[in-house]
Amino acid sequence: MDIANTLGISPSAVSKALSNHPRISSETKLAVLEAVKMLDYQPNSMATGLRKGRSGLIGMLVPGIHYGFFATAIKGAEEILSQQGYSVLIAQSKENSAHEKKQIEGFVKAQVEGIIASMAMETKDPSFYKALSADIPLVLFDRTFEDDRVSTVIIDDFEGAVKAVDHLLEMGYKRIAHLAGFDHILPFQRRIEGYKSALQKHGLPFREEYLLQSALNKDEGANAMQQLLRLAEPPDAIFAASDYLAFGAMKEIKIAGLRIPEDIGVVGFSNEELSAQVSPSITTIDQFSESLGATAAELLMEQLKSGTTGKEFTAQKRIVSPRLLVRQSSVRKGEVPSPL
Amino acid sequence: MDIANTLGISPSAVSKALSNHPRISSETKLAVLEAVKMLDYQPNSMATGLRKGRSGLIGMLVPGIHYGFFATAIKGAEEILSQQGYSVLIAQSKENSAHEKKQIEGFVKAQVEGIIASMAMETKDPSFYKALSADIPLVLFDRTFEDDRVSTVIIDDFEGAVKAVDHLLEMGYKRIAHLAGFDHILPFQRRIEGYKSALQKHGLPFREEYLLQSALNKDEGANAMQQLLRLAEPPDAIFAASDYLAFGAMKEIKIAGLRIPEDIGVVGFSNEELSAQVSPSITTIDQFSESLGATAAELLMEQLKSGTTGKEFTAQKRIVSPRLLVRQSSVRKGEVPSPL
DNA sequence: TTGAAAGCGCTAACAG
DNA sequence: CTGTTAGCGCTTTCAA
Repeated sequence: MDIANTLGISPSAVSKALSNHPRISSETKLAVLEAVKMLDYQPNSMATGLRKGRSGLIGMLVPGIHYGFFATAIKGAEEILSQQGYSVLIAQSKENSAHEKKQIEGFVKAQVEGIIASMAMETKDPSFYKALSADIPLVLFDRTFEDDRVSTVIIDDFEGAVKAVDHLLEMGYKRIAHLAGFDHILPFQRRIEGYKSALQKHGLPFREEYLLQSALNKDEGANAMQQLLRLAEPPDAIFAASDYLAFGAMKEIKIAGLRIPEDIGVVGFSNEELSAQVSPSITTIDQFSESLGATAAELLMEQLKSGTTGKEFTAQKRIVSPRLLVRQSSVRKGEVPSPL
Repeated sequence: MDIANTLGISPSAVSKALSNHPRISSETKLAVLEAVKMLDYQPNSMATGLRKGRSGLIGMLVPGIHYGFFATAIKGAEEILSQQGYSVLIAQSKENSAHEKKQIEGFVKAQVEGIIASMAMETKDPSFYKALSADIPLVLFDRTFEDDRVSTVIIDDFEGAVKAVDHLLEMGYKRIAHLAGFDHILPFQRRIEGYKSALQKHGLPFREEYLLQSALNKDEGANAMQQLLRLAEPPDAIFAASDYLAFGAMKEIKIAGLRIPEDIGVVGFSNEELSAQVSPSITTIDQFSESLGATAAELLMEQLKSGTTGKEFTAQKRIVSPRLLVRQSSVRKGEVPSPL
């Protein structure tokens, strides 16, 4: 230890001085602190880590960093984690199971103390994560699976769908169609359930022809909308499982010469940046992606502190309520949409 | 070492087996590899790192992960880095100099082998980075400063601006205004220079009243456009330093009852997701943010391999050419915009 | 070809 | 209150 040599004292004295150990004279402590400044000393975290059995690293795995949703979630998590003195390792699965596994192994090799992850779309078999969570504190967010041994943070997609449909009904729309995602992904399944449940609650029938599943992009939204407009009795409102679907549908509605929101109301999902910018702006469900990430980080911190990983561990489930953002695409007559 | 005990051989034998050392019998090697599988052994990277003086960690600092541009750059860098066997630490400066410094110190403490960074908007004094680059291989990207001791990766903003203006002139527009960013930020300064240079090249005068600096958002774009439309001789085309500015300007143009691209042509900058989606779609300059990140990572890898950090080191400068994406907002008459 | 020994920088236990 | 010692898990001489 450099400092020890410079001052002619023992390394352990230095160590104590730096860790504010009680058994040290304030004299030596001061001398050490000064030397630290002089030499611009940085403790070697690998040595400390090796000795203490702690790396100070948390791994965060997402399908892709460039997805707005995940980028924001990372932002939220990073803030909490770095605040708690952890460094954050980032990796992407690229929606690919094999790659996902490899990246997680990288985390393990780097000796991360905990992992926050969102599953790849491709990953149907979650047993890998189950096994992992027995070894390392793990929190899954957004893309999760059902298992009471794994901690998860998700938004309440059911509630989000209900809020969307309720809102459309309040605005006076009667025939609400749902442009859905594929129901083998849990969140989309829940949105479909919420949609049906809200209809039922209001005594409205569920019509098979008003539910269309597809990938979440603009073109699929346009296709689906075309189909709907061809129906004998087309819907007068659209609840889409994604803002991109909603946006594509809106294009098609305009092409058909119909007006939004006068003739057809539209509500999206996710609060993509896009939805506030286009005209008319799109009413949507905000998923609070940043606080979703932050919540996942907090949950992980709790698990780390309680030191429970193995057998005795009780998984935590956190469900964040989504929020309805009313914009122009769903408000007719003199109603005033809330700002932003 | 677990494996050594299990097999009743020495740790050094195991080490050699795992690192493919020549001085080892293939017999023992096989035995070791088998045991590795059996015990699901993971070498402790902190121990290895401590011994070898390498952490396998690269730090990447950006103003904010949620900015589309930086998220994509991270994606690009992460791919290269993880492919090379490095793990990537992420941190955000939040545009704040003090925070930026703290995060970098975190990297140093974590013993990163190299750093990729983009400066906080607030950071006017780059001496901190100069000092840092003497200690640790450093590559700055996008938000950089001029110094021949620091490696940088940027796009050629001047060229991007020239391409934009050239294109507008080719499309037959005559009076081109520039909605600029603030010129104390290098990229925006360069775009202004490129704008002026392109005008000059074509023998057109530079008009003071056609250059408006502002923050890069929709509202500022709208404001600026209002001002321009009030001129005795308003411009017939807009080159905006950001797609958001362009988008705001387009709103205002429509409000004024003018048509895009027939009456006024518009070109933006950055290829934000938005610009492909809105109607009319916005012609823009693509910054290749993903390959910008990847290039920064590659440059860093080169520096690490050449082992040059201290005195003898020659900084590298990489300049990526941007690309013009022609869309609807700038193409009148029968011209065909390229797809996407 | 293998093993013994030393040590990377740090901390925790114990002895002084 | 301070120093000595041992060892975290690994790699690298060097000697066997």
